Amino acid sequence: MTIYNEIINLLETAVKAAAADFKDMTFKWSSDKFFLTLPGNEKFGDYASNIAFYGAAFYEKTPRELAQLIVDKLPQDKGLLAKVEVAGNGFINFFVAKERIYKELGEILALHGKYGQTSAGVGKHIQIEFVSANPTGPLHVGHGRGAATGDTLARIFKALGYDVQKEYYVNNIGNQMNILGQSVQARFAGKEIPEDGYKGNYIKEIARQISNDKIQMTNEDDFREYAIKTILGWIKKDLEDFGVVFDDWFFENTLYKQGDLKQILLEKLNREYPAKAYEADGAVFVKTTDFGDDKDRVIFRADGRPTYFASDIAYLIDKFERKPPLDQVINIWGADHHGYVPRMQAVASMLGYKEKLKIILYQLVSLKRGKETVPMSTRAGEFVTLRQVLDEVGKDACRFFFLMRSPDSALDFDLELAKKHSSDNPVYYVQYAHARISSVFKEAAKNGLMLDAVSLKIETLELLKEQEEMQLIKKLANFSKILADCARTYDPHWLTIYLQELATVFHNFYTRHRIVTENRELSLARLHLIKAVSIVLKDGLDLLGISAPEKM
RNA sequence: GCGCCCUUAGCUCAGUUGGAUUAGAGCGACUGACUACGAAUCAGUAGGCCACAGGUUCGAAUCCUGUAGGGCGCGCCA
Repeated sequence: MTIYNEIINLLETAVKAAAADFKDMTFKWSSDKFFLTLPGNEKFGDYASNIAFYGAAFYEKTPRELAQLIVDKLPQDKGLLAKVEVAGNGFINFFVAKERIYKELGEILALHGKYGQTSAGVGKHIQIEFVSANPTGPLHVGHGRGAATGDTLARIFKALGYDVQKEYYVNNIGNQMNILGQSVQARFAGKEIPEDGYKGNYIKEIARQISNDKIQMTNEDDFREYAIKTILGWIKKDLEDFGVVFDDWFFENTLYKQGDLKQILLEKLNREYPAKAYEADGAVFVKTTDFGDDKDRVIFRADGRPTYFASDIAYLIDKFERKPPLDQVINIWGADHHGYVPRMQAVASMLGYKEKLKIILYQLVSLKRGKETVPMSTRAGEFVTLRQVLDEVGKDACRFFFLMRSPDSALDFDLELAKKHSSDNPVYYVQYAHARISSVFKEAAKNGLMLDAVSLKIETLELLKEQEEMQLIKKLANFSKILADCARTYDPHWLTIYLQELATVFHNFYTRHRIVTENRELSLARLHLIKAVSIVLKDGLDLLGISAPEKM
């Protein structure tokens, strides 16, 4: 178990014991109040809790008094805590015992690539649907942010024991697809592309392919299907080169193969909550206003054709009827789709899936070259593709930049900075720490210093007494809390920040203390320490989908 | 007009479930540090009425209300 969880367990025991001393037990400590913060200031200990602030008013105590009562009930665990203090207005500060810190280092080395993983999600099934761009053109940079976010969240959830399935939803029918087919057909025939058609160069490319390969086209449908297939191929390739591989590709048209979708939806929407779908003016509406939407939404037009929303509802139902049942369905959308959130949630609510559907929005990406903004306009057809950025800055920098910021904040992606192979560039900063460690091991090997099970003794690790060494181990020990934070907030950027901080603590240690020295035992201890650093760096970078080079 | 997101140092941003006399990084500016493991590094200095005004709280950059500014979205389009 992690140091963090061990302390939480002690704390919960103590709080319950303290509460039992009061006659009135009506105050309930909610479980989300049991968390520890990592104080920036050393004098506040390694972990701190503000739990005493919550019950204080109820028990008519000051937070300080209550904190003391809780601390008095803390089970003694000398191997875990060296000191516990009540401080400030009522904080409880925990100072972790050195022995426990060495033990943690031993665990990192023993668990290797499995360190930081937990069983928090064992037995739970999560599905993440992301990117899902229409196959009407190549992916652009914005899709890249969604791809990086979804893929990394999937990797993190997997590390926490969840069963994760990544899915891409393909809109392969409907008006836009017809327009795509018509656009390609027009190009092929050397005619003008229709007014509302797709005019990008890639349309020409597809038309050229058709004539070069002498593919037989009998009607518009053939052009459409060929275009979709070709573009999907590009998308798949772009994603692969970006490190993203989907488990499943779900095609919209399959929703219409199970029968009359109108009848199916009417039946399902009206089964448990009667009259959630109704007909008016010849069209079919869903009563999303019952669940917070601004207006009811049409799912079948007066002429009988389904809207996009009809497919989306059918798709949502499909997901929730799968076996084994999904515990959570995550959708990752660009913020430009946020207007769609209320109606989706309304439908989830009326079908009883409200708690299980999580929609994550990420803000838009603007590309820069230094100070210059790179113009992007979908309307004018001049958008920068993911492929272009990938070719220019590489996968590692690209993913890192997308994952550096919280999805909530708009992202300025500076191509010039991402391309720089220098310290300005945070990707290289983290990777450099990893490469540097590899190179120290080469140096150590020259001096006959090798790490093995024999050299990994607790007495050896106990030689690590310097402040920078202790800081480094403590930083490493927070890895799994960081992963849990990413999962709880559905936000991978905590990990990106953490890796930069870990690299900083390592570089600082490195410049202050020599690793390979005459002192053989100390050298071995420090080699174990930096081995642990490289393990966590590698694991963290893996989760971000970024390489951890041995040299660069 | 309505809704969602945002506004923190010259620039790009952290500050997650409210917390602890000094609100943190990086870049840029200025000072220093390699005759032993990679200076793609490290240490330090300067730089901020946390957009503005109220409110809730023992405590607010964080929550609520309003104002200003920016982005996005509001179709029987996708």
